[in-house]
Amino acid sequence: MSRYVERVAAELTEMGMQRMASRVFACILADDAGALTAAEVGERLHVSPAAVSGAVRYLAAVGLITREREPGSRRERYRMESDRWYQIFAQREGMIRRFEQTLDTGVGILGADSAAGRRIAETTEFFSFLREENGRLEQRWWDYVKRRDEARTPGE
Amino acid sequence: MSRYVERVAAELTEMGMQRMASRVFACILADDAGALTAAEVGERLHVSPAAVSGAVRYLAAVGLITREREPGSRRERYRMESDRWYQIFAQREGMIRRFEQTLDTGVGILGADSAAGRRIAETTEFFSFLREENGRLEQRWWDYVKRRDEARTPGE
DNA sequence: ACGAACGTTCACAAATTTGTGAAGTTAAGG
DNA sequence: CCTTAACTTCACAAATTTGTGAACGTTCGT
Repeated sequence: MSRYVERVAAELTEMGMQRMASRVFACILADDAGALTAAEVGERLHVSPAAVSGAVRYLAAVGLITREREPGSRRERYRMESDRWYQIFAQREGMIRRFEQTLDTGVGILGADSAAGRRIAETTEFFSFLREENGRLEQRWWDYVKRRDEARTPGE
Repeated sequence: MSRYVERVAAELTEMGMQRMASRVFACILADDAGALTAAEVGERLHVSPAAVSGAVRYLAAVGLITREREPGSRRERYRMESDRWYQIFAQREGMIRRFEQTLDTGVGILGADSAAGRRIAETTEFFSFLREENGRLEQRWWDYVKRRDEARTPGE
């Protein structure tokens, strides 16, 4: 079970997520309530509160978990909601846009008529395509979710 | 110019590519011929042949560059072709599939009727969606390329 | 076959990243 | 207000990743 968490975490790490963030996330993902306090996470992973703090900051910034205060306590709960994956699209959008812009300056530097300039322009074109399709994809995801949810509550 | 290469490389690195691989790739990308020998790369980046070798192995494995022998010499040329970006789709497909499978074992471990099990099932669903759409995307890219190329050679 | 030009591999060193402990900050509860 | 619980921050240590130099194949030209 703890092994499962580590396996999932390892793969998230391979996909580019920071190691600790992956572990914390996997931990919450596999928790029944889908929400844990920093202490609970630390206990399950055998890591210091400091490590959890850092990971949680990252995960919250990326929008994969939300922080919520437990009223009447200074504890905080970190919650994942399974519908938050769409954040990935937003992430990607920004990443691609930045890359496109950086790439594009090269056309100016190398000259639009040089072979290198043309190659870079083509590359930019690909990423531009990717970015537009990314938006389309997000839309398709929402449609998918909508259809799915309608199918699940046929009576309402 | 060399600064441009480094900027592009830095961003590729942020996107998850190994640092040296990013630099080598950016270097070739910005080269007029779109192809360099190991020595040339080493010289431009001020790195040892060993470093180039490692980076090149990775890039070739991922399919972003091809190696070609210069006939009549023991030199090798590493070439990027600007139409190779589609390799990204294949990469992603494999990554997602692996993750899906790993995730899915969790449903068995936690029970399909548990809250955690359901959450994981939903997560798997998202990635499954992503994988299918990834395939569709690749198709769309080819269509896009085809239309573009037809538009460019109207007479033929 | 031999020598030289290239690329590769491997053990090790440098650099970077990551996690820890301790001190600091904030807010609840008396 | 003062205490204490919970999280955060920061300097530093541990661990990991990354790049180097040297020794090792390979292949071409003679």
